[in-house]
Formats: sequence, structure tokens, C-alpha cells
Amino acid sequence: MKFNLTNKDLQSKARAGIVSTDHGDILTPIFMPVGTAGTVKAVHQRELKDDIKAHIILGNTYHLYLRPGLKIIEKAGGLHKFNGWDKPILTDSGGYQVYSLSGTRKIKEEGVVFQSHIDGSRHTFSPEYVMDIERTIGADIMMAFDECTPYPCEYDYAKKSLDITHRWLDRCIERYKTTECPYGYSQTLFPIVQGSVYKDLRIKSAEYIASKNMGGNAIGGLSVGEPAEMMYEMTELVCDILPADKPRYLMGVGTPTNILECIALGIDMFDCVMPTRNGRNGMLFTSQGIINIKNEKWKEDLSPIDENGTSYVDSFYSKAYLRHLFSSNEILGLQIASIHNLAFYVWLVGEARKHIIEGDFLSWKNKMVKQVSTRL
RNA sequence: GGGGAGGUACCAGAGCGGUCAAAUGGGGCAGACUGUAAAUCUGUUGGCGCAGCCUUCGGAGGUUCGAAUCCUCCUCUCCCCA
Repeated sequence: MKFNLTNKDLQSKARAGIVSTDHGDILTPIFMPVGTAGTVKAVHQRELKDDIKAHIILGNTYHLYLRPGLKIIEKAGGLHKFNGWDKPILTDSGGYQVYSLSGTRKIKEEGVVFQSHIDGSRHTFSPEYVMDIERTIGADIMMAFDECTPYPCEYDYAKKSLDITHRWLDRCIERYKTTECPYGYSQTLFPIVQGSVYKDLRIKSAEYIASKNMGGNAIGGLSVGEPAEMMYEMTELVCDILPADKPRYLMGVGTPTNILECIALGIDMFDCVMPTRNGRNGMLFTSQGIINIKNEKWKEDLSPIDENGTSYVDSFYSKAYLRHLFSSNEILGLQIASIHNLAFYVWLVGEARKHIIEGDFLSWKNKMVKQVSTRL
């Protein structure tokens, strides 16, 4: 994997670049749709590629390991072959599940003992094992195994957690360096900065991660319930420390506003379940603002879903029709909302990139933040 | 014509003398959702001058300190027999 930083905004810390992988290029800033179980929920690969124009999608180590399991993925020749996505894939390590499934796991120095949310069976994820799993899944970008701390989080716990995440990182790197992709292309490991909302911990972590000199770096443990201002503060602090010549990935963020603000702070890559999950729950993000398509006000509105939208569903279907689909619990509604939202997210970061290159990013961003956060 | 069952909030349906403005489900309305245990979850659903009051359980009258609940008549619906 290579990163070519092509443009720097003069009025903010925003940048544009190209991440090159063996499965193709990723133009940054980029939004990466989340495909936890090897599928971006409710969206076909063809729509993902041709309509939404996603450059890269996510998969999840924990979920794929439990189901369908490594055997079948290996037999298929990796996740790309298994799900038919021949562009780049990034796998989250399961560190987020250490946080979200906290009721069914135990953290030890060796690793994390999990209980499967599916059948209750016990499994152990060590940093080494997670690297092996991610090798088998075959993602172009593999995430280090970390602990995503909750919010709020006591300083002492955050510090302890950070230290273990760092020790796990060393073990991840060691395993990463002594193994290779079973399918013949290259895979890159991204370490993850933690430290909750504590400046000194974030600085310490960012410096540690920077010193590892990996192909790209991630910021985790944010957007877990802390105020947005706190998230921006931590993001900026960390971005200023992480090397400029490596892509920076802010994990799990966020709303369109969050993304625009964090691009301005120097983030290159984002992922979030919001466009898909909230879409399935009736929330549409548009350049003019946020729509809850289930609301009665759209009942007789036969105008297009999004007049300015780039996806074919935006002009092909009306708001009233989409509302009808949601009211009737029709599966197509989930598909349309997911396609629309993903296309909007990808369009939004693409526009950001365009304005960074053209040099008027900041004014465009400020105008856009107001628009996209409006409630329609 | 004879016999029986029943009419409860938007719908279905519990309640059968006071703790009932009325369970529960559906529907309606609104909100939440940030490296996905989510086609999920939460709230609300008679009115108002809202810690209280007013009007509601087919209609009218009655019994009672007190009625959606008991009695009388009326009315409508459904089922069985002829």
C-alpha cells in the first residue's frame, strides 16, 4: 500500500491524496461503507460500485470469524472472492466488539475471552490470532487489535487500557511482520490511537503509534458518546502528531457534520454505520438536511427523494413512495434509504476532496455544515 | 318464527360494583441510533385552565354512597334451528 499526499488546504488542515492498494486506488478523503458480516446491509455489490461509487468497504473480524467462519472464507480465496467485492477491503479487528459486547467478555494480558453473541460459545482473541484471522480474511487494510474504551471512562482505566492496547500492538506488528497474505497481494496493518478523552494519554498514544511507522494510522475510541467538541479536540491533537505522509483513519465517525469537521482537522478516512443503520430506520441524509422519511409530512410529497442526489434512487423514487415502503415494512425501503445515504456520504467526501484541490474547502465546508445539519 | 351470543378508545380485544381515562396486541404519531448482537429500540396515542377537573365503554331510564360492570326498555350485529 502506498499513500500519495497530493494536496494540502491552506486555510485548514484538510488534505487530499491517493491510497494505492493491490485492489485499486482510494481517493481521500474517503468514506468507507461498513459491511460487518461481509455485506453492506441491504446493498448489492453492483449498486455499491456503480451507483454509490464506494472505493473501499469494511468487514469485521469478530463477526466473520464467528460466521461463516475462517474455513469457508479461506476456501473461497479470501473475502474479496467470497463476497464478490474486488476493490479494497478494510477489516476491523474486533476491538469495537470488545467494547460493544462488554457484557460477554473478559480482557486479559494474553487477549480477550469472548462469548459468542450467537451461541454463547467461548473464544479467545489474542493479538496474534487476530492477525492470523485478518490474514485469512484477506483485507487490504487490517486493523490492530485494540480495546475501544467506553465513555465516560475513568483516567486510570483509560491509561491501563491504553498500555495494554500498545503492548497488543507490538504483538500485532510482530505477527504481521512474520506472516504474509495467503492470497498473494499485500496487506497493510494500521495501528490505533486510544486514550479516551485525556489529552496526555492521546498524545502519548499518538507518539507511540507514530513511532511504529506503519503504512497508515487510525484513531479509535471516539464517537462513543462524548460531546462532539471533545471528539474534535482529541482528533486535532492526534492528527498534529501522526505523520503527515500516512493516511489517517478516524474510526466510527460519524454524522455528515462530524466528517466535514474532521476532514478540516486532517482526517483522510472515515467509516460509520450511520448511513446504513439510520437509513434502515428511516433517516435520510441529504445536502439540504436531514429527513425522517417516516414522518407524516412526506405522506403526499411526490417530489424526488433528493433533487440534488447523485444516486439513481434519488430521482427515480419519490418521498411519498419511500415513506409508503417504510410504512408498509417493505424491504425495498431499506434498500433505497441505504443506497441514498451511502451515495450521499461518498458524494460529500468527494466534494470535500474537490474543494480541497480547488482551494476553497473551508468556506464550502462552513456552508455545508449548516445545510447538512438542518432538520427538514 | 324459535333458541343463543354479543355491542368497550382508530382496529382487534381484556375488564364484569370502587384501586378504570379503562390491560394487551395492532395501527397512528414522534424520538433515538456514530470501528453494526439493530428491517432495531424508546416514548406517546379522549379533552382541558393538566399534582386537578371534564366527557367517555350501543341508546334511554333505573338500583347504589359509587356503574364499563347490576336491573328495565329500546336499538343494532352475529350464530344455530325451522
